[in-house]
Amino acid sequence: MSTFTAIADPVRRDILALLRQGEQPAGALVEALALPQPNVSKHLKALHSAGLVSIRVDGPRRLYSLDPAPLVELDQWLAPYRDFWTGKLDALGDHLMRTD
Amino acid sequence: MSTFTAIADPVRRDILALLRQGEQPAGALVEALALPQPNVSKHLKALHSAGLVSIRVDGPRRLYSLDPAPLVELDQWLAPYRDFWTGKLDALGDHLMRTD
DNA sequence: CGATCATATGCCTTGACAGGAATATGCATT
DNA sequence: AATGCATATTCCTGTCAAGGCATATGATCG
Repeated sequence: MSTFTAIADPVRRDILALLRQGEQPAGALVEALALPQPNVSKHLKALHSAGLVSIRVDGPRRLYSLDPAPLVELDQWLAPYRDFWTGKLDALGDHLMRTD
Repeated sequence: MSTFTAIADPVRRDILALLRQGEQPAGALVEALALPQPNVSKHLKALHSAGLVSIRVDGPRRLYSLDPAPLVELDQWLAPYRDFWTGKLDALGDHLMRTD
């Protein structure tokens, strides 16, 4: 699953936000989200297949933690658009205005 | 349609990239994408409903341009995750290591 | 080994969305 | 007014993903 598709789901965005607090077992996420356990488990699987979370096995528990690498790629995807709201575009616009 | 859902589609991401070059009529996008015209029109409608593009009517043409506001929100959504790859997390990690 | 806890997987139904093809709308030009 | 161009809308169909529910797996403890 692609990063874009993974973060398109609000439940998965909630999970990522919870994981900003650090590594957490699946059960803690189930409780925090107040959703059925299989539901959360499937979303965690999707996030893992997108590379957004990593799993550490600790006895019967699976400890999930945030893996930011795909978000770095998202950040890079966003980069060329930043010119459109950081003022650089205004300078380009002025230039085009002058040459018109 | 939400920003996250809008950019989850690769065709729509291609459209946004094309619009970085500036305002363009729908026909130019159809040609550049080499996709059926109704297909492109529907994606443009989706992008517009997400607030990602704005439309300027010029006679029979519809001129589409990039509206970065939702991307700013995406940028802000991403902000709290940046700490996970900019070194601030390392400092936090060190702190937690010490207090453990 | 049996029971129990934590988590994952399978099946089913439903709803959303993309693509294709045909057609409708709206503006312009003669 | 009629034609033609640019674009949008509708209908249909297939696909994919999410939720609910039941059940399976795997580890631990007595």
